[in-house]
Amino acid sequence: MELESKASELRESVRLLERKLGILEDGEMSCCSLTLAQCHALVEIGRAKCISLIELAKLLDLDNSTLSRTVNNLVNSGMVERALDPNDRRYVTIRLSPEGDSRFREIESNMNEYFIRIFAAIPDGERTGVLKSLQILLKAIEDSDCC
Amino acid sequence: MELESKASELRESVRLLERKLGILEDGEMSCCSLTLAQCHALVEIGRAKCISLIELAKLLDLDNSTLSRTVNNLVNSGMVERALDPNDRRYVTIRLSPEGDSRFREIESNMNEYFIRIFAAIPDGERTGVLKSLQILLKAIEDSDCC
DNA sequence: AAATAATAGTTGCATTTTGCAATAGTTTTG
DNA sequence: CAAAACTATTGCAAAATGCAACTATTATTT
Repeated sequence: MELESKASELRESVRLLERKLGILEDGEMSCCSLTLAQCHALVEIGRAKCISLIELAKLLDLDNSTLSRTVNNLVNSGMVERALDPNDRRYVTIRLSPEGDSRFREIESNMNEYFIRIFAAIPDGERTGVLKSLQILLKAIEDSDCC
Repeated sequence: MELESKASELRESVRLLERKLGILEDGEMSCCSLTLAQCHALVEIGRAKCISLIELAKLLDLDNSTLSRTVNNLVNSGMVERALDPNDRRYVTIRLSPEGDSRFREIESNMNEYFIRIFAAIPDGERTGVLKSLQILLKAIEDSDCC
């Protein structure tokens, strides 16, 4: 069937994309003396500015306990500050320290640079189409989300 | 600059895609009583039919020792068979057992089904464009590969 | 041909990552 | 006010991982 073979093609492309991006991610990581998990957490904290542990765990799809420890490591290395939320003292508010923020900016800048290079390598006439296609694909994944 | 903001958009889409696919992968895993690493190995072995440890390690980007153990576990659970390569007895030829092969087919079938659903959720007129865009993006990543 | 180097794979550590379950502290609900 | 719900942390235990040391085999060098 036509549909099946095209779907296979999609799967294979996505698979390759995943692999290439994984390699890219590892490469970017190695420079900054943080583990991958720490880096992911750092970036999410930086983006959120201020976030609770449980929210962060949802974002990263990790167990609370795992994340509690990761955050702990980031606190110990001076990247992150923890404080009790005065409104609801069950919550801990997590935010970047000045040093963590500068590390965050560094990572963001590296990643952006990387994607500028990738984007620039897309032929001029195709760029809009590629961006649009990714949106369409994302929506399709969402729509097909059943289990 | 236009380029930068479009590149950011690309980065964000790719990021979302990665996350969604990761969740998908975990979901598919949970059913089959294999760890993620075992499943990845199983699929690569199934695709290759017959492969040496070192080649498999390269494919999966893992250390030989890590993979040796993973393969060992797969052998112990009856999924994989190990044999000495008669031509060069340094090599071990790794292949799926009948049971491993049926597990492999099951996983492949699940994944294919998943991607058929995704593909079907792409509007009819956009499908070809999405596939083409992924090819273009993959090529752009390859071309921009410097470090 | 013997000695040396190179290769494939395994195993012994040590470290890191991870999740589940139990716990402590806080707030909300009945 | 008591019970339930919620957030976060910590105690396990299991799994994943890499480096280095080691064995076994083949290729290369002299």
